[in-house]
This record gives sequence, C-alpha cells and structure tokens, in this order.
Amino acid sequence: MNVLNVLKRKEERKTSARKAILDLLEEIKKPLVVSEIIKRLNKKGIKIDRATIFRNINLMVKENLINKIELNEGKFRYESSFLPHHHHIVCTKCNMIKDIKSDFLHKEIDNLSKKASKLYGFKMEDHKVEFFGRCRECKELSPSL
Amino acid sequence: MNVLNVLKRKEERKTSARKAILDLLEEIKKPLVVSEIIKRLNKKGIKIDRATIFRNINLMVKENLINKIELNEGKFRYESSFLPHHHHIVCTKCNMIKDIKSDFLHKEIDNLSKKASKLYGFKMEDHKVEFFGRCRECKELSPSL
DNA sequence: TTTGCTGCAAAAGGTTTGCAGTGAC
DNA sequence: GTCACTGCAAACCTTTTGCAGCAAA
Repeated sequence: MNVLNVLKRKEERKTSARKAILDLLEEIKKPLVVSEIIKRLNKKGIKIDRATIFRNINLMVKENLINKIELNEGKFRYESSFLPHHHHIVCTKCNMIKDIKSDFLHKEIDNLSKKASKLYGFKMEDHKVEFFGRCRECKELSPSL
Repeated sequence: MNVLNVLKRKEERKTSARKAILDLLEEIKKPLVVSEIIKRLNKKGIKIDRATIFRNINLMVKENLINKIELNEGKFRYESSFLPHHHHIVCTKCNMIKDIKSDFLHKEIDNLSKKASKLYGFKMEDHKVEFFGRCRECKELSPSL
C-alpha cells in the first residue's frame, strides 16, 4: 500500500521517518503511546527523535493516515487509520487493550449517532466508544471486584 | 445532599477544600478542567492550591464522588457523579460541550455493553460514548466542512 | 538549489510529590 | 494532641517550539 502518496499532494515529503512510523503502526495493529513507538523503532535499529515523531504523527493525523485516541491514561495513543473501523475494550487491571470489531456494533452506533445528531443539531464528524472492565484472566484473579 | 459523609467512613476528613470543589461541580454541571476549577473558585473568593485540588479530586474520583473524563484535549475534565448518567457531544470548532441525556441511548448502549462483554469475556465496569462534530451555530458558519 | 525535515535543547502545559506547618476531629 | 490535609516549591511526563544543519525533490 502506498499510503505515503497522500503526502505528495501537498508540499510534504516522503521521508524515512514517516515511513518507519506508518509501517510500525500497520504492523502492530494496536494503539501505541509515543514512548512505545520510540522503543519499538529502536529495537528495529531505527532512531528518530521524539520531537520528530510528534511532528510527523500530528501531520499524519491531519492527513487521516493515523488515528489519535485517548484511553483514560492522560496521554494519547496512535494507531493506523487503515485498520478496519473498530472500538476498544481496556482491562482496568492489566491495561490490555483489545479491539472490538465494529461490524457487530455498527448498526447500534450508527443509530446512536443519528439520534444524537438530530436531537442536538450537530453535524456529526466522529464518535468514540470505549469499554472498560476486567479481562478474562484478571476477573478470575480477583473475583470479588 | 451530604455526599461528604462518604468520606467519614475512612480516616478521611471533611475539609472546606473538598466541600468547595464538590459544591462547584454540582453547581456548574459541566465537566471542568482543573485550571477552570481554580478560576471559578477564585471568583467566589476561594483560594485553594493547585496541588490540593489535584489531590482531593483524585481522592474523590476513587470514592466515586467525581467522574474523570477525557474529551480529546490531552487533559482530564471532572464532573460531579451525582448528575444523571449521560454522555457528551463536543463541538470541534467552538469546543462547546453538551450533555447527551442517556435515557434515550440507554438501551442501545446497554446492548453494546452486553454484547461486547459476552464476546470478549470481560466483566464490564464502565463505558465511554462521546460524539464529536459541529454544533448548530458552527456548522452554519462554515457549511463546506 | 530550494525549502521542508531532522535532531537537539529548551519550554510549555498538566499532574504528582516531598516537606514543613496547619487544621479537623 | 494526633494525624490527615494544605501550601509551596520542585519534579515529572507528555507534548510543543526555536533554531541551525541536513536532505528530499
């Protein structure tokens, strides 16, 4: 996939840093925080400055190549926009993040969005649905919670 | 309402700082960032140190007196837990935050939660549904968007 | 060659922590 | 009087910005 071609439209360059970040996110298929991105790139022998990562991610978020999300941690996570549309379920004990395929939620969420949009006069652009709870393993470890 | 009594259970004290914060949040009925909380308290002639605000808010979040939410801003907002359960709709232009009464979404969201919980083996504790878009005024200002 | 991109260092928020003094009970 | 709470200052973390040198086109 030649997603970086999106950048050619403007005066934006296809640099190795941008390619490396996009490649990583498509490979991992999970929302990563910037510190994790840096660590994983290092493991691959790729060194990119933190400031450069942020600058590139912000640019690619604007270009819709990357999604920027929050999962109650006080920092952003980033994932490839080229994953099938989905939501997240987060374990509040082990912090494991799992994707929820949106196809089985799609109708309901669409409904919600339309209802809310009509009732409140908004032109809807985006929505966010995240679930938080104990994953199979963690709920067995402390069933009282 | 004597919500502060919750604190008496433990070795926690009912202080004027805690009361001031809770009162403010019940009065405003909107999710506030800490800087806004400080400003609004100042206007009332109440001076509480930023560190004290954070410490108290975190304590009261644990006690379920206050909800801690994120709305894609890179910082937390806090609102009273004693508001009827609801979700949020955020204008991506003027940043206006509106509550969505949950009663008309409740069934759908409950469905979502149960489905996700069954499918992924989670014991669900919480969920988050936020909508983002242009409010009535802002969508009229730039209809092309 | 041009001008956008990068690394480095510094700064800017938001949030947390250590400590000595204060106040709730 | 005790021990939790507060204010102040410093530290921490994530994210942003300024600038001089580098590299894509």
